Amino acid sequence: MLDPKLLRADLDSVVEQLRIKKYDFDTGLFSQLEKQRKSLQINTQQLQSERNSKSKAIGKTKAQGDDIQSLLDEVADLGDKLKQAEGDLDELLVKIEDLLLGMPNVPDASVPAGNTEDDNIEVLVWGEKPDFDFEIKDHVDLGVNLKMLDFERAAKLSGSRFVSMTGPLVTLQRALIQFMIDQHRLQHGYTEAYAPYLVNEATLTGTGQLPKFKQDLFRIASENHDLYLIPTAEVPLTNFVAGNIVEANDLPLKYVAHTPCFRSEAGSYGRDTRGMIRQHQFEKVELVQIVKPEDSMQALEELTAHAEAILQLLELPYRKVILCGGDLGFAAAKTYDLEVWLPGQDAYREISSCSNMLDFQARRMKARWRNPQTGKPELVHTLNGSGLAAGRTLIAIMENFQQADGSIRIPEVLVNLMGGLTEIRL
RNA sequence: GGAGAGCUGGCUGAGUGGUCGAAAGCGGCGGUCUUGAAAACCGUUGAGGGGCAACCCUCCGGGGGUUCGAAUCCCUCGCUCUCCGCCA
Repeated sequence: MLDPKLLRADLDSVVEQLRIKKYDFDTGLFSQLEKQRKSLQINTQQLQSERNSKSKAIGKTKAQGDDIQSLLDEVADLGDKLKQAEGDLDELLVKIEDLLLGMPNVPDASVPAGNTEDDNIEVLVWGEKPDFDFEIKDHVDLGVNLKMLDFERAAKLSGSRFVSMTGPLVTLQRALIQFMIDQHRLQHGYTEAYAPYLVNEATLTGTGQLPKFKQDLFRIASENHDLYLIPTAEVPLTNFVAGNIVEANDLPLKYVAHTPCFRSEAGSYGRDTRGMIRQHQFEKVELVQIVKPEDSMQALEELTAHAEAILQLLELPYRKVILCGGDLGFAAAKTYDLEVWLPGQDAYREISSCSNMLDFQARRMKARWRNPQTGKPELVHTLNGSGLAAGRTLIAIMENFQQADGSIRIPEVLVNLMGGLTEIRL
C-alpha cells in the first residue's frame, strides 16, 4: 500500500509514476472520496467529542447528587446522529481502503523505463551455454525416456499442470533443495524457517496477493476453514513480522525456507503447456529479508547475489535482467530476474525473481521497527527472491547436463547429497 | 470431540459502568553520582488518525449489542492455556 499522506500531498506525481506500471488511477474519484471523508470525519469526531463531554458532565452531576434529566434531554438525539455518521464514515473509509489496496507499488527511480519484458535490460550474462555434438532432448523426453517423469499419471490423479516423478530424479530435486538451503544458511547468513502452507486472507493481503489476485490462488474453504494455499513462501515468511515492532538490533531478519507453491495459473492457459515449466504445484527455496529502510537497496543486490551463487555453483548458465517499470510486479519497486539457460527451449527462462518492496508490504501488514534515532516505530522494508525455484532448477540440470545416451550427469556439488551417484541413467 | 480458564501498552500484569489511554513492575530514553561502568536515586516513556491551528477523535483479541456513558455488562467469532478423549 502506498502512503495515503503522500497521495493527498502529491497525487499527480504518484499517478504519473503509476502510469509506468500501466495503472490508470481515477484521480477524480479519489479526490471526491477524500473530500467526503474529510467532512464526514470532522463531523463524526465533533459528535463523538460532544457525546464524550456530555456524558462526563452527566457522571459528575450524578456524583454530586443533582438531577440529570435536563442533561439527558440534551443528548436524546445525539446517539442516532452519531450512529448514522459513524456508519457513513466507516462505509467511506472501507471504500478508500479498497481503492488503496488495489494500487500497485511505485517503481524505484533506478528502474529503467519500458512496457513489456522486451524492455527489460540485461545486466549480466554468466557461464557458457553447453555445446552439444548430438541431437538434444528437452526435459520431458529425457525424463519420460528415463521412466522417471510421468505427466499422464499426474493428470489421472489431479488434472493438467501436475507432474509425478519417481527414482533418482526425485532424489535430485531433494538434493537441490538441501544444497540451496545449506548454502544460504551456512554461507549467506539466513535462518532456516518453516511455515504454514495454508494461510488466511489477512496474510495474503499483507503481501499483496489479495484482494486483487484472488484468481491466481487455490482456496481451501470448508465449514470451519477458509484458507488459501501459498503461491510462494514469500507470503508466510514476510508475514512473520506482521503487526510487530522489531528491535533495531534484530534487523536484518533473513529467512530461507523450502515450501511447495501452489498457483492456479488462471490466465495462462495456452502458455508452457508442455513439461514442468509451469505447474500448479512446484517446490521452491525462498529468501526473505526484513531490513531497515536505509539498507534495502543494498540488500536487494546481496539477496540477488545469493541466488546467483546457487546457479554458479551448479554451473548453470544464466543471465540477469533488471525489470523495466511496465514488467514489475504489483508489490515490487525494483526487481532482478535471473533466467537460466534451457537448451531444450533454446531460451533463457526465469528461475528466480528478486524484489525490493520497500515499505509497500510493511504498510499493509503493519510491520515496523523501532528507530533509535527517533524512538518511534517506523515501517520496515521487505525483500524476497527465489533461491531458487527447485522444479525449474531440476529442468535446467536435466537439459544442460544431458549426455548423448539420454543420461544426466549430476553436478559436482550434488554428488555427495546423491549418495555418490554421478549420473542418472535408465 | 467434551469440560474449564484466559486474551489489557515493547514485555509482565492490576483494573470498582462515570476525568481510565488505563496502576505497578520490567525494558527504553534523559539526568544525578562515578576516572569509566554497574548499582542506587530522580525524571521521562503506548499506537494510529483528523485538523492551518487551538485542539480533537479512535484503539484494552475481532465483530455486534445494552447505556447519556463500556477495558468493565450481554451476544458472537477467533486465538491461547489446563484437564479428558482420539490421533501422525
